[in-house]
Amino acid sequence: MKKYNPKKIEKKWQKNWQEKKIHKTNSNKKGKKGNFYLLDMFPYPSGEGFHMGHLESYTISDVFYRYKKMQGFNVLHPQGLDSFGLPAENYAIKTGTHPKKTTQKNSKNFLRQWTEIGSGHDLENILITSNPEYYKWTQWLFGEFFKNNLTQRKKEKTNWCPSCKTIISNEQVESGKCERCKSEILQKEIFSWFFKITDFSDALIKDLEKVDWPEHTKKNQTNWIGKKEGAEIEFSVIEKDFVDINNDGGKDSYKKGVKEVERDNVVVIVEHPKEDKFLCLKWKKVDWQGFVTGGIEDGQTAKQTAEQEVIEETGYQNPEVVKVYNNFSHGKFFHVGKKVNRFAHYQIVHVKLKNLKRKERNEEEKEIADFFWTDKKKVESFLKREDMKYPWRVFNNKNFLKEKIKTFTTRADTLYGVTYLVLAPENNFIKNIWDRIEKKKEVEKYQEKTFKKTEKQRLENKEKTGVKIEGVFAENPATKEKIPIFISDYVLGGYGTGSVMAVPAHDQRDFDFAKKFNLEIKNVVSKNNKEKEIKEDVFQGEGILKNSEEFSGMDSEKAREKIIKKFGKKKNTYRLRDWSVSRQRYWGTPIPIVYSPKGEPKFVGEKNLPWLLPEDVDFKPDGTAPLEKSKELKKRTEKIFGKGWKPETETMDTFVDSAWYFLRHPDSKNKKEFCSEKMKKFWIPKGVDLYIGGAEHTYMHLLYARFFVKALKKIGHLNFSEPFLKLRHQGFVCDESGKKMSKSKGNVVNPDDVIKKFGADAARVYMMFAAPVEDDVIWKEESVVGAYRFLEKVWKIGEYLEKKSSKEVEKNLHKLIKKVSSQIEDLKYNTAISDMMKFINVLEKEKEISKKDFSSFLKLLHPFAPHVCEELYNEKIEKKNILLTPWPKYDEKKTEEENFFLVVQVLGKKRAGIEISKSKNQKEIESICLKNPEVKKWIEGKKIKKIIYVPEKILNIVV
RNA sequence: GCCCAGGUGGUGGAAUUGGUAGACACGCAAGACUUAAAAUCUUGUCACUUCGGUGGUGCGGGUUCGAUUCCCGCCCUGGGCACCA
Repeated sequence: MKKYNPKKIEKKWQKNWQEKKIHKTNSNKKGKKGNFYLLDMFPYPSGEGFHMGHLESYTISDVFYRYKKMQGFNVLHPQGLDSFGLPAENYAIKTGTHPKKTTQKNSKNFLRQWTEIGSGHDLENILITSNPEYYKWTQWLFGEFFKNNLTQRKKEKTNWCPSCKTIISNEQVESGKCERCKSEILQKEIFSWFFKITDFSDALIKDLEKVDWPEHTKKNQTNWIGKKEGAEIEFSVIEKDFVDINNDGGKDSYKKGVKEVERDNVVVIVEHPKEDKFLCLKWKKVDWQGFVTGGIEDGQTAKQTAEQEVIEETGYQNPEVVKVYNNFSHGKFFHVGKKVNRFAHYQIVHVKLKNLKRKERNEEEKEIADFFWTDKKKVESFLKREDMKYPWRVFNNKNFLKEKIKTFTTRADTLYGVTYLVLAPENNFIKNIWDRIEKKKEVEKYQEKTFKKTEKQRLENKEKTGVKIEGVFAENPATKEKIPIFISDYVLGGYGTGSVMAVPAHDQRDFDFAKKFNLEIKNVVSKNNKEKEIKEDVFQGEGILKNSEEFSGMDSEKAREKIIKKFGKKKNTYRLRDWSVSRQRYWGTPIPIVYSPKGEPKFVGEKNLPWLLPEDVDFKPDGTAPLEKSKELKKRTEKIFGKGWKPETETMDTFVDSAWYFLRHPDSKNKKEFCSEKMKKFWIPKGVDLYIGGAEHTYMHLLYARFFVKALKKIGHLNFSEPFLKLRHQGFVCDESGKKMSKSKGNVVNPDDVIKKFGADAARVYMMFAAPVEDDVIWKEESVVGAYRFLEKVWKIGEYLEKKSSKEVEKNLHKLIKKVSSQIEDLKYNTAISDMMKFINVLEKEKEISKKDFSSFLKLLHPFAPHVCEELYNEKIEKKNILLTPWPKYDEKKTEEENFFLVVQVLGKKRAGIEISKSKNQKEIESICLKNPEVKKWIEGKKIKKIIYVPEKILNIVV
């Protein structure tokens, strides 16, 4: 017999398969056992061609394909090229070669390599995402999303290079500078297109229950979406207090060492005689506003004082008391200019003017205060106030801002410990209250500094920085305390509400900030009741509440629930953001949108698809978006839509192309639909049956594909909600020291060289044997020979062919068929191969195998080593493609043994092994074991306490 | 810091409803064949050992007749996320 020569036979059969089109997809008739959709993650056709990872990944799926097909399934095992993307464009910028040409050239190479590794794809029918026939449907789907409100054009912060006048990606920013022109990068908000993936946040988590995916992949997806259950708590904002009791010596301040005087006062609400409005005073010297007030002299009633004060202070002559509110409220007032601290009690008196008869005030009186009328709302809000510190300033238009600050928290139980708020510098609240902010320059400066930073830089510096917003205070809704508001870059604009209720006693970041800015730290949770407080410690755990009024003494969980109920509302927040799909790049799917002269976006319409990527574009970067420079695109737009209409000049993120390709494969030639209902039903009734690809796509690609399916289901184009029913990852291929192969490390092995040296079959067998499918494979050339030797041994078996197999061989073969079948089904390829090697080892001793049994063995091995098995099958068995023959069956009876091997233990230690007939019962077995001389040695002179028998496995004697 | 995966001979790995640890393969060693080498074949290959055994699956405990497998507490490696409230 000739020597095993992989080079010769592999070429020969690859040609045969191609000519016979044995891998051609059959979309007409279901298989005996049904249909199966098996999919590989399709590659980007890079200039380097395959790397070892491709070889591994395609082999994994090919083994499954051949196995399923022989089992009687009609298998869809398609292939494609994810051919839009940056490398081709960058290559174009460098060399001037059009990306189209580069892509065509690389694609050819990929097709050659698929053939040479023996991968069974329908290669005459591959999808290429950069072909207009494909991207027509990417655009059509964009249109569907657009029509169904699943797209959004909105502003988002991006890296902006002021000299190139373009957005660049995070990867293109080198330590805050543009990699091309080295100018400082700014954070700038610009409009771009988004897909509303966040509409599906909950479904994207929940539906993971439905699919058979690796657990870690599911967890990663869940973490990426990052759902957090918590609460939203609103903080009212009030104007700044001018009086600072801690500040000794100021004009308005509390004076230490000066006596305090208590006094009763009135606050008079003066109502207009006809209209529903109220009088407000405006003191000129101190820039305060408020009601008429006055001290109650001894012997006077509040009513009398009120009437008197109105006449004196306002000049109106006919006040009539409507109501006197009974309760005196407390407040502190530190008298201006006098050497006394006045602690005042206020009583509110409602007065209505009979008419507007008024005594003209003299110049001196006019200098003191002005009047104006204000509406009822302000009076009402004043009456509701509990802390009437400064009643004359309630009317101040700086007070009680409409805007409230929303905060998100997972620890509502710490609300009583909130001693300040922090907003992200980009929080819109700041813009909304801009007029009221003092020291605007400082705020502006800080914002600018933050926006200059990229996200990365912002995270690098962990030292807390920030600026206090002077002019406003927030009110802690629980304690009613006035708390300061800061902006700081440790709070992120895009997460939660972009603002944080700071609890320095129970959050490390808040603690650090509080330390730096000397803010109050208020302990409200302790580990348990007994433990003494250590001031400097930040206790971030849950525990027992204290200093929290009625919630003190509750555990965190219970208190959280109650506090949310009283002061806020339950709310979830997600880490997931909407998917930004706009790219200012050339080599991608053009966004099929045009703008009316008014600037309104409009979908170009189905009849104008494919909305072709213009060719008259100089893609060398000069600052403007590449498509912006196409005259053809502008002309096209105006010709179809009219004068003044403008095309969108952005292209789509290439992840969009790959987010739906699996829906195109079943009907890739269809010119009317992205996939007909018939083909959906035929090939993809519930989703892709098995999807194989790298774990590096755990996040983006899988998430996007899942979003597409959910969105299309919502619109009504699909009736299933998860794209990939079963998913398996393959590991990486590493060099001998276990490092990932990469161009930059210079440790890559070229699959072409490997195939030249060992042949595709040996390479495939080694890859599948070296490690479990999901683990990394270490490429060790000296180990590949093991796989080669194995195939050589198989090759030689032709010499042993007899009429009948020996009993031993027959028994082993039937066991092998049973085992290998289930192992392939479970993708446990490494043990499947080792079992086949064991079988060959048995055969080498026996040298007696029938033609029929050898045929069965070849079928088992064929998925792993298709060429050599095809050759042997055709030489030794029959002239027929082995792939088209049925998978071997086994006889259950022939796999059964008469005897079993029993391990006998004494005290859990193996002492003997005995061959025992299956016909024996437990008692018989026990007596055999106890008589065994090896066992006797260990139990002699000892009392037998217990005998544990595990049927056909172990017998343990306890003494 | 958090999340995920993992840690078994010289190497890749096998074995888990708890039941012979190291299958299979690489490498290595010895032998056969050969003038010789390669290839091939045979035998051996966890460590220690007084050849009776003993220890051994990252470390330390625990449960059990019996633990690589289950529980508790650590250590290390790889990957991901991260000032995420």
